[in-house]
Amino acid sequence: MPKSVIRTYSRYTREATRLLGQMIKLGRIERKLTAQDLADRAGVSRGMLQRIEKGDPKCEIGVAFELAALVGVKLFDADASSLAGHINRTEEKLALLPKHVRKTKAVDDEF
Amino acid sequence: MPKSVIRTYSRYTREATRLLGQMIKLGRIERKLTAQDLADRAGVSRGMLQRIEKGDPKCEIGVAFELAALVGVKLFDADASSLAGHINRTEEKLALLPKHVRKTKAVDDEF
DNA sequence: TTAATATGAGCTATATAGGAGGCATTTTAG
DNA sequence: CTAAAATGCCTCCTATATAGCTCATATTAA
Repeated sequence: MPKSVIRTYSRYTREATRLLGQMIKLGRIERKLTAQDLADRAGVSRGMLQRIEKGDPKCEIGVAFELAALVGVKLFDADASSLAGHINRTEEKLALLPKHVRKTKAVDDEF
Repeated sequence: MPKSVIRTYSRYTREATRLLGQMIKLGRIERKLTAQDLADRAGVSRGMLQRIEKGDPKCEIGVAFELAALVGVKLFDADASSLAGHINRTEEKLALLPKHVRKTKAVDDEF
């Protein structure tokens, strides 16, 4: 039971979602797509597209990414074909690290 | 009324959320943070962190970005200080474009 | 100008995402 | 090896995000 979730977002997060939304809107307009058109193509409501373009952090990341892809906004400075490669390389890095992290007792690296 | 939303995600979206999740996990382990620790810092449940690290597209984008920020994952190849600049430049670009998009009748640019 | 339409913003009902907690397994430190 | 702890993966319950309207306003093409 989500007990009254009052979430706060850091400036970085707010700016990031804002920027993503703007880039989606920019891409949409450049491609001469109506809000309704783009929403339809992504299978979401127009209201949802509006919220994402406005930078609302409370949206499915999947929908936001889908919209970004539809209007050609690059995530991670990588294009579609290279994503798999990135995944594999990250996977390899992860394999070299410990599977569990042991909480450092006291004397911790607080800085 | 959300009429039974069965959403599908493109390969690109699935790979993008997957990659983001992996990078968060990588950053977390490199910084020797327990899943519970990171979740606490972000103000979310451990289950939520797990889903995001796994690449579940059905998560708040705000939470995913917050986690990314906490472990130093760069969004948009940009660091915190430059996000505002990006926003401004995108804003300027948008100002130069038409505010509304007019649906192209027939003979449309289907390709 | 005017007509057509895109956009913004709000509402409500409902599907669903998220928190809490539990359990089994895996991994690590000692 | 053993104990402690982190992780993975459930299920349940409800706060909440979303679809689907509506309306007002802004913008565009003519």
